[in-house]
Amino acid sequence: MNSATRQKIVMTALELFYVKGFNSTSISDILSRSQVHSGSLYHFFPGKQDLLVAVLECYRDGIKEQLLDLAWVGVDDPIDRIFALLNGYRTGLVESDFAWGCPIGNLALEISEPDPRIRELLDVNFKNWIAAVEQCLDDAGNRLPAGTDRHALAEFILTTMEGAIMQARTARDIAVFDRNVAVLRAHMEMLMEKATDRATNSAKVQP
Amino acid sequence: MNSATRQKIVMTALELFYVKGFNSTSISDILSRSQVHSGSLYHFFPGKQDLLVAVLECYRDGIKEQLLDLAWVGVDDPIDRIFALLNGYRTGLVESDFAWGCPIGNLALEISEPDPRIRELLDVNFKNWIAAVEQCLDDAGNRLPAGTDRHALAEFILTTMEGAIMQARTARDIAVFDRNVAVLRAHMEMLMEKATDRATNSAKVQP
DNA sequence: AGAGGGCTTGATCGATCATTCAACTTTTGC
DNA sequence: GCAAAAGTTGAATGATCGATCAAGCCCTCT
Repeated sequence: MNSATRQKIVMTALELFYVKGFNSTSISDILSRSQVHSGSLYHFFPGKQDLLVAVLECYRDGIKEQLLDLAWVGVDDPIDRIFALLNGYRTGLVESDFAWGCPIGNLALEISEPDPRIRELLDVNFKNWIAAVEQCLDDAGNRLPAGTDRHALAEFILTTMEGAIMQARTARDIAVFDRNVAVLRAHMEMLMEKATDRATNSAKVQP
Repeated sequence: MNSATRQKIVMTALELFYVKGFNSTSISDILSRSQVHSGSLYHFFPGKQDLLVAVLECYRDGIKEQLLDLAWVGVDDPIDRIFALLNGYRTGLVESDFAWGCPIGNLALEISEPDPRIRELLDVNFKNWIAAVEQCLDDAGNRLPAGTDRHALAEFILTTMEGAIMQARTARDIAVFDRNVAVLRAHMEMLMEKATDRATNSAKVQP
């Protein structure tokens, strides 16, 4: 079922969808790049949409090992982890000369009338990313104010990442990305400052 | 030069690119919808890319009257204007059942190897939007802390809008959009609180 | 050894794509 | 009022798209 050929097709499609987009990638692009013949591709996948499904499942299943673990080597502090994750996308932008952004974000905006499976897989990928960041925020414990909506904040961090990538790619200027992250950092620091203020105040009241 | 036919073609292309995307919109889509024949289209535009250029010029030239002025009727407060603008996109999402997002953002992520003219027009459209928000932030004067980087903050507001739209569309849930805007609003309020704190403190020092 | 199923080969299909063009009609300039 | 220019018509082009399929290969099981 999971032959080497199938893997090769999925990985090639993943690459091409990432760089060129789904609609701009033709089946023959995938065939020539992966050295596979059309019959083999259609033996494993009924159509192009099903290939996209497999690619999105690949992202879904690889988020921890291929994304989070790589970004978090040597980074233990939960807040640092969030910015390390963002920095991973920054590196991708710079090293690819703005060809790479966020594969899920690109597809999310490109697919206008998605197959339900595809929309749900895009959604699951986003939600897993958000859950990972939300875990960092939970791990930050009382460094954030008590009533903080950590789920909303995690969504907001994804928003910042996606929007910052979009603008940096369009402007072809990494400084745009950096300025966006700087504002997010300022936001996080204001929250943490607020948390310590509260703690200090309640400590004063106690004695 | 600017015949009614040309206008009709551009407006139809604008609509279809918005809803279906650039690559997924065929020339024959545009022809049938606009009741124009291919020869007329190619009389005005050398190719599909040039039609996209005309569409982006249309957005660029209409941002004030078609976007800002409409969102800002009866809204004078500069901070309120920012959220009124965001609310305009929210309305579009809801009324179209998530078909409409931000036309520039969609194209920015879809076009991977853009014609330089197109990349620059996408950039100009973003920069005009940012400039309008930055003007609001300038108008807010000392309600924001003295050292605030208002350009970076304006970019960040665009980032929030684009990211929030992307997530809300994917989740098909307007609550995602609202939560993102709520976090942005919290950020703005923390800034404004900071500004009044500073003012109070320096007043105290003054005697 | 032989049968059967998973997998590969590659020519081929019809549909659709962006684009072209020659003939035609309307508008403009003088 | 007439010639040139501007605009329109719509059939046709070649390229490329996603998808098909009959034929054959290769491995496994008996």
